[in-house]
Order: sequence, then C-alpha cells, then structure tokens
Amino acid sequence: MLLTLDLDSEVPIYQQIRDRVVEAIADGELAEGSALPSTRQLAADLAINFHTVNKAYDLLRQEGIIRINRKSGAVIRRDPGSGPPAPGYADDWQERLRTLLAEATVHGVPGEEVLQRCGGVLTSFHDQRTTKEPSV
Amino acid sequence: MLLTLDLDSEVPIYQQIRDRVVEAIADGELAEGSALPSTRQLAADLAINFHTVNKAYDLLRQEGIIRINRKSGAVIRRDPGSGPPAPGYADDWQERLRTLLAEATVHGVPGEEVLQRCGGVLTSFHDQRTTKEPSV
DNA sequence: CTATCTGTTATAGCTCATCTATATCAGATA
DNA sequence: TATCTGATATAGATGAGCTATAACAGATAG
Repeated sequence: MLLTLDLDSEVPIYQQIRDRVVEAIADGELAEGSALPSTRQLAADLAINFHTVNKAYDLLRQEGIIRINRKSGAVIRRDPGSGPPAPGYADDWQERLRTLLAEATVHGVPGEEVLQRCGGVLTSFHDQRTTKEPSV
Repeated sequence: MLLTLDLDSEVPIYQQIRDRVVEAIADGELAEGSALPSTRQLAADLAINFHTVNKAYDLLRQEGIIRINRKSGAVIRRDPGSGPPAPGYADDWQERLRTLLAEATVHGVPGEEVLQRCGGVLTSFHDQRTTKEPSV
C-alpha cells in the first residue's frame, strides 16, 4: 500500500494515516483480511515514531475497521461488503456531511456540481471494487 | 441567530462557531449583508472568552465568508448567490469530500443512500433559500 | 535455545493548539 | 463624557500531538 504524508498539514499524522487506510479500503485496494504493515515497519517507512502509527491503528480499531492480534498484527475487519452500518451511524455521519456541503454551497459551488462530484467519488469507489471481482 | 455549543466535543469551540455560521448561511438564515453579533456580545451569550469568538470570526474572514469593519462589525460577505467559487476551491474541497464518503462506504452505507442523503441535505439548503424569496 | 520481530505498556520531554484572563488603545456612538 | 466596538498584546493553564527510550511477553526463524 502506497502512503504519502504531508508533514506540513494541519491534519495530525495519525489522522492522515487513518484517512488513507479508509480511502484504500473504499477504493478496494485493501479488502477484508488484508494485513497492514507492523507499526514499527510503517513508522520506519514513513520516518516517524511508531507510537504515532500505533495511535492511527488504535483509532481504526476503535472504529471497528481493523482488528489487531498479537499474532497476526493489524488486519482489515471491515470493507464495503461487510454488512450494514451500526445503528445511528449514518445519522451521525450526515451531520458532518451537512457541514461540508454547507461550506461548498456558501462558496458558490452549484448544487448540481456538488451532487456530480459526490456521484463521481462514489463511482470511483465502485469501479475499483468491480474491477477487482470480474470473474465471480 | 440561534447557536448552541458542545463544550465536551473534540471539535474546538471556534471551529464549532465557524461551522454553525456557515450552515446558517447555507440555510438562508443569514444572507449577504447580515450583521453578526459583536465578539464580546456573542462571547457573553455563549459564556466563553471573547478571544475565542474573535478567532472564529477571523477564520471566517480568512475564508472570505465575512467582512469585518471597525465601523459595522462582522457582516456576511458571501452567501450561495455571491458568485462562483474561487479557482481550485472545488477540487480541494473534493479531497475532503472523498475522505468523508470513503468512511461511510467502509462502514457499509450503500452508495444510493449516500447520494440520497447528499441530495436531501442540499435540498434542505435550497428549500430554505426559496422560501425566503417567494415573491421575486 | 538464541536471536529477532511483534504488540503492548509506561514514562518523560518538547512543541504547539486551545482557551482563558487582563489590559490597553483608538474609533464610533449616544 | 461615557460606553460600546474592534484590534492588539501578554501571560498562564491545560491538553494534544509527536518523539525518545525502555521494558515485557508472545511468536517465529535460525
């Protein structure tokens, strides 16, 4: 898995790692059962402290997205095909969506363009997934 | 303008104020030219320090959403009808959108539901605006 | 068994963000 | 004159984020 960080960003490093993993799962690059590199290994590759990677993995674990065993390390637990969301998740998520869409609207992005971009992003997720399972 | 804060939230207070103002503009509750309360007044209403409100207003000013004069105070500068977005804004915004949509997808929210919720939020913005200008 | 890798936990230090508390100054207004 | 406003400066407290180091236990390859 390719992972690039922006050390000058306001977004914390552990949050960036979490976001990139989530996006990689949505893209289909990481499927349920896929193993993530060890915290020390990834920290070495990214030239950061392994505690920061540990925090990112712990965040993903709290979200139920990965599972961590002492034996098998960090493994993807959830992908788009892992079943319906937890009760109440979608409503909480929509509050954050609302803030983001409000910002674009205030800045003058037309509603049609907002919807087109939403659809485009979702299609990019779906395309990745279907091209991964062509022979089922 | 009604404004409630969650002091226990991980989201900083000044960020919450900024988000609520942006949403109020998208909702049509605040239009171009509307005046925001003074920093000391809003701080008193929210029972917080006025420097925190100052930071929120300064953030909105940096985003080009409000204009601040010593004379007229903080005034809404941008609303959904204030013209097209700045060049490159929509593309930068889409990156944040991508992360948010990826999260919902990974948690199992179907693409159709994601699109429906996006459309619903946008419609709630639009409805507020059209009900404000029924006789044009 | 030894060496190495792993996850886990603990401690400590540094830097910076966040929020608060005061204070001062200048322009506008009643 | 008195009061409100924005603007600015300083300082302190608290916590977040990141790093550094260390130690322990289980798993694995030699």
